[in-house]
Amino acid sequence: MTKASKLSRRERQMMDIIYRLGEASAKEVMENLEDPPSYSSVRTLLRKLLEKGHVDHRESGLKYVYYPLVERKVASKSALSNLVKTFFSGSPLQAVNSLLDMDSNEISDEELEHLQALILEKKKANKNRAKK
Amino acid sequence: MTKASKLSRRERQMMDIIYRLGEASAKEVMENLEDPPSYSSVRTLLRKLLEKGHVDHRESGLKYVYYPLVERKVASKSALSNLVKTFFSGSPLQAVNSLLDMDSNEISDEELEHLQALILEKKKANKNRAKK
DNA sequence: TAGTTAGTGTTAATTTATTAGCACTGTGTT
DNA sequence: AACACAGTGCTAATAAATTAACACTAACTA
Repeated sequence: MTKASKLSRRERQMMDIIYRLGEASAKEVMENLEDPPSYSSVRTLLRKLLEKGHVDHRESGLKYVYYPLVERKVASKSALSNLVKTFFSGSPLQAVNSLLDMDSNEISDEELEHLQALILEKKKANKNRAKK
Repeated sequence: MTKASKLSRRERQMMDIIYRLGEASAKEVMENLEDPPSYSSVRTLLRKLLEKGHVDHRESGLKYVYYPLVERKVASKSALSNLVKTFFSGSPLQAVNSLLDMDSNEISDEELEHLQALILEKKKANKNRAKK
């Protein structure tokens, strides 16, 4: 069971915001929440996330700034892996297909070439595996 | 605000299972839950998902089988889009990079070639956009 | 036919999540 | 110094989620 899967609805929303921003103060979290509750409530939940070990905080001037304890890269892999299992029968490639198809997705030539390079690497890796 | 984002923890877990399996009976949902509660509890939650309009059910012999009302394809796009926003600064390409890097990811040559074709299409689309 | 199995509907208790109130502290400003 | 401002800690009330109990039904089986 992944750490993220234990989060409640609000906690999840708040963690998403913190991941999106990298780090965030109570105020920033509140401003980014949909149907935000009171400032006081936001702080209470942040404290809970702190206690549960999902975030840590540091002082920044007079206020606290919260940041995730599981780094973005690790959390994103875990989230992706879960999504692939749930919606793409465990096939990352199907997920890639879907991503490339996304509406908002105007990928530049440069990016596409970078992607092609990546695929060539993968192919090379496959050949090496075949040899041994 | 997306429909999925309103789900509680258990509801989310159960929806994930139903999406993964395509459709599922109360028993199947229960068997796939981590730390499953009683059968009775699972049924109560399924009824709630029904009332909220997340799933519908049909009779299959003597029992009910539940299936999602938002189809997998649509739900997956929405989940992907959200994940891209949260963890990849809104760049689907970064997400693709991460997917191709996934450990468990032994993509066959065939699949890689399919992907290359897809990229060529995208490039062509870019050229057309440049022309006009 | 009587008992067992595998479902169902409804309802209620308990636990957890969510919200917010209140009193306090340090800083800057007039 | 007196005030406002922006934050804090702690605590309590409320709402929602989670769990499970109980009584019932249809089908199968000994």
